[in-house]
Amino acid sequence: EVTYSAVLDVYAKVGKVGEVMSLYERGRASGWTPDPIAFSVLCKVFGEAGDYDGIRFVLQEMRSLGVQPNLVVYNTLLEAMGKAGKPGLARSLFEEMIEAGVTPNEKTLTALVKVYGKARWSRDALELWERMRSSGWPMDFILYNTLLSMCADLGLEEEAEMLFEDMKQSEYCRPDSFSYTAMLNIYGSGGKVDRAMELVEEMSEVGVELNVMGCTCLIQCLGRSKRLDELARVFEASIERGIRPD
RNA sequence: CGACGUAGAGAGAA
Repeated sequence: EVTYSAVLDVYAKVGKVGEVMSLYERGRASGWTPDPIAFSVLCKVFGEAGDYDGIRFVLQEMRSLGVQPNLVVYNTLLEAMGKAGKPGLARSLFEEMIEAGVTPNEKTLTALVKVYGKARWSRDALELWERMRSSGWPMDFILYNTLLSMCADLGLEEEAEMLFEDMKQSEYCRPDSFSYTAMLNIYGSGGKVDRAMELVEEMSEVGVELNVMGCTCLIQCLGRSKRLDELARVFEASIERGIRPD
């Protein structure tokens, strides 16, 4: 029982989708009842392959075997829905999870935000953010960064600023280079050069390193505004600091 | 004894 799930995971890590399925079928045929770990592994494999039919198979199997998904199974299911681009199904699965009395963790919420972001469902993502706060669900820097990055993709500047401020005030996390890159991206595509430059200043004050990605956003922002002199200075300074252009 | 989460830019082609 333990061994089946463990071996399934080994196949999964090597990316052998066919092997995973045939081992699963063989186990089933010999009377093995899969545990939640086995299902989470199946979800991971189908999710990575973007195989939506596979996901439906997993849901079907769990239902017919009467296996209740646990937190990790829900997390892997939600991630798989993201890769398959099924935000509506992800949303109803999430509601089902809450009804079942399973409390989401940071990974659950990150997965769901990512699904919404990919589908450009920013309204759902931001409502979820409100709900996390009022329900006292756990939030960490990765979750905030995922929200920020969605705002950057969709050009939601005001929302991003609220999230960013909230993140600074949180006792559980502080903005890191991912967070600043998302903000630089937002100001970059919105042409807010001065806000972007202020952020760079702030980064050195709080000791967050500007990396290649943040630097790229900044350079693009300066280029867009035709501030080529500053652009050149930023570029030179970045090289000095050890950033390798890619 | 085994399972899960975050970022930039990108010629040509579509």
